[in-house]
Amino acid sequence: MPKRRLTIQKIKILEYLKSVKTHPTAETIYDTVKKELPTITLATVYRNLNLLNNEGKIRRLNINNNFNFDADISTHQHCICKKCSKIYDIFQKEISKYALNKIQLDNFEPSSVNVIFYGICKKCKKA
Amino acid sequence: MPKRRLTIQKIKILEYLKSVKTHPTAETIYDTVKKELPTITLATVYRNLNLLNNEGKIRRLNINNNFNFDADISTHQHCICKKCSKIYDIFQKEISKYALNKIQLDNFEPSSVNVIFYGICKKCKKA
DNA sequence: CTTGCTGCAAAGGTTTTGCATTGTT
DNA sequence: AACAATGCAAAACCTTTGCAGCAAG
Repeated sequence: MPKRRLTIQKIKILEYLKSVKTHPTAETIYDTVKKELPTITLATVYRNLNLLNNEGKIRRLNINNNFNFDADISTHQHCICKKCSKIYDIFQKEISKYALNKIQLDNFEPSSVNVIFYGICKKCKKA
Repeated sequence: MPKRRLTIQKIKILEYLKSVKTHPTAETIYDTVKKELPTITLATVYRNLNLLNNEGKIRRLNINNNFNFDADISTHQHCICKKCSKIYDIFQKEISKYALNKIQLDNFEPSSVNVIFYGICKKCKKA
């Protein structure tokens, strides 16, 4: 593993990701960071997101057959609205904890768990 | 919603999917069904899988940034090996049940939950 | 000064779509 | 007969990669 360098591109990407509670795609991150760094490319955004993910500094979610990125790496769960596809965070450690404690298999050794709720959000329910 | 027709392609796809415990991709399903229906195309496979998924007859999983299909729509959870990427089923209703009971939000109404464990399988641990 | 990172362009892989034809109902 | 589904080809998408030049350490 080579020694990683800290570039302005990586800094701005992580800075943006930490500033939002949404779970933006690479494209959205690119569009935003581009305002400050007009020469940045989508490829660079992807490369940095993958590096950060491998280093465990961010999470790469796989929800709608494309990646969504999340700078919050604390234990939490996600809710996805079936109508608007928005992703909401919830913070109920017990749920993940329970799942990891309960599971008991001798052919698989779990290290983490992803819990994703599907349903309908308040906004869409009204409409 | 138009009235769906039962074609030999749809029948064979579902038949195959019900016969396996793996979670094949569209490509794998295509390769297999093609042996019985040599003229079938990947596009037809995708169209039928999406129809079946929308009708709730199969589940479309989103795991490695491509779709994996599962004809078992009963409540169960998945384990994914970080090394070999294989998907294993586990059947522990309590885990999903607990999660759905525990979650309490007024801005989101959950209807189902996906629980995915990441870890390492026995085979890969040995190696 | 070393070598990891960038921008650019091109490739790769998966899924969807338009259209004429076929086949279910 | 009506029209949903098929096969084919092309498009649409998303993500990765090769390479020469740039820049962080």
